Amino acid sequence: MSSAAESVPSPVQIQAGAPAGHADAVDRILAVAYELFSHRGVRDVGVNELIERSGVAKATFYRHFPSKDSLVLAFLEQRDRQWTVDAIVSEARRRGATPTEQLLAIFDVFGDWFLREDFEACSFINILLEMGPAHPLGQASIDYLARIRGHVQTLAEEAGLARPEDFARSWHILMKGSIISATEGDMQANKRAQQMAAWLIEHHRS
Amino acid sequence: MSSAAESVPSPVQIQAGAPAGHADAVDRILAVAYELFSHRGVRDVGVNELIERSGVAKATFYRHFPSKDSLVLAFLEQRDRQWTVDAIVSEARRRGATPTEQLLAIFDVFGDWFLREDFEACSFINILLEMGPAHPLGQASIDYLARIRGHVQTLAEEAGLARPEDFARSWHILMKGSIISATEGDMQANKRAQQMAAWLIEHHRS
DNA sequence: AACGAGTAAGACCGGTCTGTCTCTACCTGG
DNA sequence: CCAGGTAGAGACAGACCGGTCTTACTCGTT
Repeated sequence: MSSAAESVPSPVQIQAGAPAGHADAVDRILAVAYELFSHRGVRDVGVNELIERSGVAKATFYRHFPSKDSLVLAFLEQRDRQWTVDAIVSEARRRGATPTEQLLAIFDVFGDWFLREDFEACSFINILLEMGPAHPLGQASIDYLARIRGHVQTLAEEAGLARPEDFARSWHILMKGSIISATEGDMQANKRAQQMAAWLIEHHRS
Repeated sequence: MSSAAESVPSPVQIQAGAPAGHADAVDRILAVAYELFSHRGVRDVGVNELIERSGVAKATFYRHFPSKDSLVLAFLEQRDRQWTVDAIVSEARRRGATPTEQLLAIFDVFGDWFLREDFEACSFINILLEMGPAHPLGQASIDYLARIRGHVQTLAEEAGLARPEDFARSWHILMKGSIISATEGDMQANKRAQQMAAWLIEHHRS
């Protein structure tokens, strides 16, 4: 999955090597893709809409991305950076003083997230269920979900909890379940999950 | 949602009123739809494939179902009957002696389900995420998910647990989260959820 | 025997999908 | 000044989508 993402030039490389005349086409495509894919899903957004909204020629699009799927891979990588890392993990770390508090703060961040009017569930789960676990994009989503679990496991290790991998897998069940419940309209789903998460922490002490 | 399902004649009505010469077209369509929709999702299966696989003329299809979406609604109703009620709830009730045991047995049934090679997650969740909560099919999925929660709530009441609706909502988070984890490949997801479910029961006693 | 309801088969319609290709304009480095 | 790479605009291909409609056939009923 990371190999496929490597075939897409990063924005930094583009900005360094491209002529400075006008804004980079790749950056505009990625920005529009992030906006549309994260809010409406991958299957609902076609290439024609992407190129129209980003003011890019179709040939330009396909020069930088050999297929729509490769753009989706780039989007998933961007989503991991901007959403998983910056919006969730970093924010939770900022809100909590201790690793245990930081873990529980994840569900406080979820609470704010659930209340957003443009809340649209987790792109990794969406794409995994939409494409299936056998599809390359489903596999990539599984990889990025594993990265989320890795962040939880790290926090569990910092908190000195027992069996941090098992802990992270159980914790992740609560995260994903609460996201689905929020999609159904339960705005207290984060609180319910947080309560069960506290019990989980309790049972992983010592 | 149920009003739309009512526009679809039930198999019983068809078998009673149709000529006895050949198998009913509606039944064949519904059987094929159940097979394809539950395994590959709604968007991935077109009307042409449905009519080809069920040996039905296109006009016949559209005489019985005014649109593809109405067939999906009929599929969701069938899924609630065959999967939610017959495969999960009834089986869990059969496996447990007390309401508490029956609740926990849900995750044993999930364990067997996760191991099936044609395991394909929960159609209600899939369609909800695929179409979004605003789409009629997403709304119908939300309704059927609420029915699942209702079964859990009934069991909680039979077990004499406190605040059965809150209990059912938390329990449902565990169910849905474990399904997503199983889709990712974690075959122990049911056991992890069952452990947390036991703690949830403990905290709802008294 | 004639009729009408239901059926299979499939052509057809307008639209959308991903992806390829052409054409022209621009900007830059040599 | 000019060649080459990049850009926008958009026609086009081939497949597929949901949905409509025509045609021919097979029934049970009258």
